[in-house]
Amino acid sequence: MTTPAPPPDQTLAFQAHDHSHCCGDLIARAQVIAGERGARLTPVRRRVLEILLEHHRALGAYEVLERLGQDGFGNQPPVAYRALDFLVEQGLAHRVARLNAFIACTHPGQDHSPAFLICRNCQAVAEAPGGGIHAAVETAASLLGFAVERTIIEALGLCPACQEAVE
Amino acid sequence: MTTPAPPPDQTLAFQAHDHSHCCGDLIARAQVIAGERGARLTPVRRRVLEILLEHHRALGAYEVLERLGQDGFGNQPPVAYRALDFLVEQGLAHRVARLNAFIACTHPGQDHSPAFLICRNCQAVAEAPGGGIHAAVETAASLLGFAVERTIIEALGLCPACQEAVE
DNA sequence: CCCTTGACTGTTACTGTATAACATAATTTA
DNA sequence: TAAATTATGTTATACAGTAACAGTCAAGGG
Ligand SMILES: [Zn+2]
Ligand SMILES: [Zn+2]
Ligand SMILES: [Zn+2]
Ligand SMILES: [Zn+2]
Repeated sequence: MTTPAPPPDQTLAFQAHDHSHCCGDLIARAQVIAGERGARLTPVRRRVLEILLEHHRALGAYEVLERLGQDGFGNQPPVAYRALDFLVEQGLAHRVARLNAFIACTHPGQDHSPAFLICRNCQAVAEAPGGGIHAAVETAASLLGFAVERTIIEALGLCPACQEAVE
Repeated sequence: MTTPAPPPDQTLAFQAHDHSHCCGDLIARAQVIAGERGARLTPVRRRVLEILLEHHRALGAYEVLERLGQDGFGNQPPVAYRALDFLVEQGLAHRVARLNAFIACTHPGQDHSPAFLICRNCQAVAEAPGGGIHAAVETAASLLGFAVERTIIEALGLCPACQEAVE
């Protein structure tokens, strides 16, 4: 039997897909991206990325930390925060401000500032392209004379699957 | 280059203005709005709103709490959080996710979900109308089949005054 | 090959943010 | 006034994030 055609990568978090393939692929790409940037994807860092990749949802630093401890890594907060900070700096993960939590990036290597779509029912988080939104923020800000350097865009609501499940 | 001057109330946080008048006005309107909604603006709640109104910047719950204690109110976290939650529910204050902090609303009573413009130099926070931005978020989300219920838009950068002060 | 250097990991200890749970007091409603 | 509701005060604890320092590991130069 053949696996279904891979969905457009933008709907990844909201669709059934071959997730082990999706993870494996992203880990491999992370390895390459880190190499290109002269950064080292060490065992802890790699494991943290794997943990984040297990679900398409955001995990708190302490959730990650607990898993690390179980795997024999250090189990004190700085261990998790340092690895998470590294992944965010390298563009391999994102921080979701609303949740005080972290999520693996699904489009690494494409320097971007996405909009996060957070499902309030199943907690899945997807990245939507932020281009048009940034332009709108620019417009609104320039009317007040404000110079935007970075924007945070997070939408709460229901993902496609949960719109049917919840009414 | 200069942008045309926007209506005064939108630049409130970023311009010199008669702030005691601005506070007094907002407190009075809060009283009315709460009344209309059948909510009680009790002494603690009112005091918290006054504290938030003192500056056009976001305050952490514990900053608010310290002030409350000095004024003879309870000085344990739930006292502050409950009052802050009330103000947010009633649309009299907003939570700024990026800062884990709260700010008095400058346009209460006009059910809205603004974009926050956060100055990284002077910490002032202004509310910009979110209309066009929400439309852009809607568009991006609907492409993924996501139903948006609420959006968080926060821009970091420099306010007009600080653009001159900082280079 | 050994030594120096810098980067990474581990640990302690601490600050800051937020909530659960329960007791008490005030207000509304019956 | 009594009961129900809403609000406040307090204790205790969970969750989020950082500073500082000690040990470890992986180059790179002699
Ligand atoms: Zn997947
Ligand atoms: Zn991404
Ligand atoms: Zn003012
Ligand atoms: Zn507002």
